[in-house]
Amino acid sequence: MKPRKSNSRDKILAAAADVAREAGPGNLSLDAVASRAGISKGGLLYNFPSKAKLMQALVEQHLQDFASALEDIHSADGRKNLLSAYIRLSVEECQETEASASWIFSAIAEDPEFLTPIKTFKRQLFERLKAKTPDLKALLVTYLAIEGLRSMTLFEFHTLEDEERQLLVDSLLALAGTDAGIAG
Amino acid sequence: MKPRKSNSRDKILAAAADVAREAGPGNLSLDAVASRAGISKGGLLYNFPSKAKLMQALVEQHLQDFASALEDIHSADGRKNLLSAYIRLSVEECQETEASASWIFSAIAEDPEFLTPIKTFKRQLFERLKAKTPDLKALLVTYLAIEGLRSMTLFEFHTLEDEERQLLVDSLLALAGTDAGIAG
DNA sequence: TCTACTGTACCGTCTGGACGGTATTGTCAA
DNA sequence: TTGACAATACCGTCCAGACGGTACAGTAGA
Repeated sequence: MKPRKSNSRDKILAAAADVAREAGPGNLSLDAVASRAGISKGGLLYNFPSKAKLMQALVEQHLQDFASALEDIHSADGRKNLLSAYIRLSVEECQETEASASWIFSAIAEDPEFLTPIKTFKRQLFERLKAKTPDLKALLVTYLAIEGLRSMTLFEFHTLEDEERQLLVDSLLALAGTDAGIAG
Repeated sequence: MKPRKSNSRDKILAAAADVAREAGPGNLSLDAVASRAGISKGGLLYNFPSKAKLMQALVEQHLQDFASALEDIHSADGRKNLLSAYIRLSVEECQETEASASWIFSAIAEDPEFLTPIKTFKRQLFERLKAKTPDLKALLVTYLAIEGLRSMTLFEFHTLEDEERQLLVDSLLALAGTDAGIAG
């Protein structure tokens, strides 16, 4: 049927992320993506009929990858503590230097509406976390702190030293791992 | 002498922020800014000789405003607890709906280097906080959580309910206001 | 041969910014 | 006082380049 069906698709998606990172989020042009993916512009537009579709696919793939990675970790964990799994996955993701999802900035520049799937995904995940986490205070603080870590990674604010970062993660996991609330 | 010295400058800066918010971060064109500011494109380029200079001024003004607001709050507070002042200012800033510094996305799309002044500002502020906060764990968690709150505001992820938000802020201020660490 | 896909040539639009012009105000010698 | 000149602040026009997207011809596998 389709000999290398979505092989091109994946190549293009990866190329788009690469271009966004290397050329800057504002310079994500279809020409650049096509050349980076090793195909022609015509071929690119055959797979993604418009730039908007490409961005959309970028967002959706990212969300799917994250969701399945979360399920993996959570299952490998005995489905015991979702918050803990979420924290560990997020921290891990933030440490992969080559990830740097700066293509998000391209998507926002193109049209902020591209964030909508991310918003609903986050909201659903947060609801799930609320249902599974006894201590709401601890959930709020840790969830926001993880969001902060993600933000600092995205913007490349390298404010924390390695030890500080480790101390932070330990604190968050401690907050997530017990029923203990915040002292005071 | 100079009847309305650089009144235009401020008008232009405000117009740029407005355009970025209303037309989307990727549609911040000089024409749009000029028309929004009520001057011509020639006049705009007289005040800011290039788009890059305009972006730079936007970043610098934002930083100056934040720094002076922080000093005000901290002083009004008896210069007692810098972290607490920082938290309250940040939360307040995140609640101003019209602020929505989405011009930052325009700056990033233009050139990620525009973030450099923000990076050094944040780093210096964090160093100051470290020097003044006895409990490093509490500092790390609260600082990151505030960063997360800022991020969610910027991206307009309205994940938290009002009560949850209030509970979060209370928890953070409690962590910042005492020498208590994290339970466990 | 047909179909799924690729490559190329091209078009219309938008944008930054260079440039020349102009009105107003300030400066200063005579 | 006045007239020559200069600086400031701004306007309107024009243009080269980049970009998204289309049209269409080509090609290789089934």
